[in-house]
Amino acid sequence: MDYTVSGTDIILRQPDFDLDETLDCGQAFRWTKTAGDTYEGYYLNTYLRISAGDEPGVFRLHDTDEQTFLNSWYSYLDLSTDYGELKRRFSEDETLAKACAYAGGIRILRQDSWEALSSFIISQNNNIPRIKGIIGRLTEHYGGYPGAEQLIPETEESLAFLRSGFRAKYLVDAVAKITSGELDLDRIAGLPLDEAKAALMTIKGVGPKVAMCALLFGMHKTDAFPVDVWMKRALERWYPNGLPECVRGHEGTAQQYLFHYIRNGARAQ
DNA sequence: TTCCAGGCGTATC
DNA sequence: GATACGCATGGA
Repeated sequence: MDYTVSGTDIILRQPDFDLDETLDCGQAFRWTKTAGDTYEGYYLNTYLRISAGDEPGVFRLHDTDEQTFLNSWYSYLDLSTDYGELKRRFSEDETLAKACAYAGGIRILRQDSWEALSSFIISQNNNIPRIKGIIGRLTEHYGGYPGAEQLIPETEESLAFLRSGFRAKYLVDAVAKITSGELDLDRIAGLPLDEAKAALMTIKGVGPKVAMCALLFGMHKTDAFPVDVWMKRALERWYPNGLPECVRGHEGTAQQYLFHYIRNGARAQ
């Protein structure tokens, strides 16, 4: 990875990165494809327009500056992690080798913990376009992604404008537990995986899968392994006896390659 | 019309 | 602990 400043843009060179595979793969819900090679979205409430450059592995971050890049996007895009090395390790496994080859530009975004937790509460028993719709109505209503504190006045009834169905009461419970201090996401981020998962699961509507997504995408616990309907299929098909040794410590990262592969790439044999 | 979606709470055994 | 079922909403 390296970067250069070009006027009001940052030019990023990162071969293990693809905009579609990272920004539109079901881990974050606030990125919009605004042109064939361009996405617009946010980390917290910092806006970015990013496009793929003329040559592979080169990207342009528009209208930003070096400080914002180093303070926000370097971390958000997980640029300190060597995905080439991870893919080499994963590729000891035959299926993961195919998954990494199929979508080698996947990265695990380092999202805000509250945004990830609340987004994945909304995600349950739901589909990605509708999840984006609900989160779009939430951010439009609040003029940005609302923190838990901002949501204190909301009730299940007042959140009806989201059209999030039975999930509204789960959001209300998450807001209550976090803003009361009963749960502290920064503290949870420092706990061992099992304890962190158990703490999150005290929230109504947070089960094993939502907890793991919050830990993986919102607290960058790369050993968190969310199992949804797609991963159930992947495990039954490829790993009936468990995950291979080569993913240890990075189960969540491997999960993202497998998730994308079984949803989009792997054809039934 | 019916089925399904990055699941979970509840009841029941 | 496992299994069955309902759940809001909307796209396919």
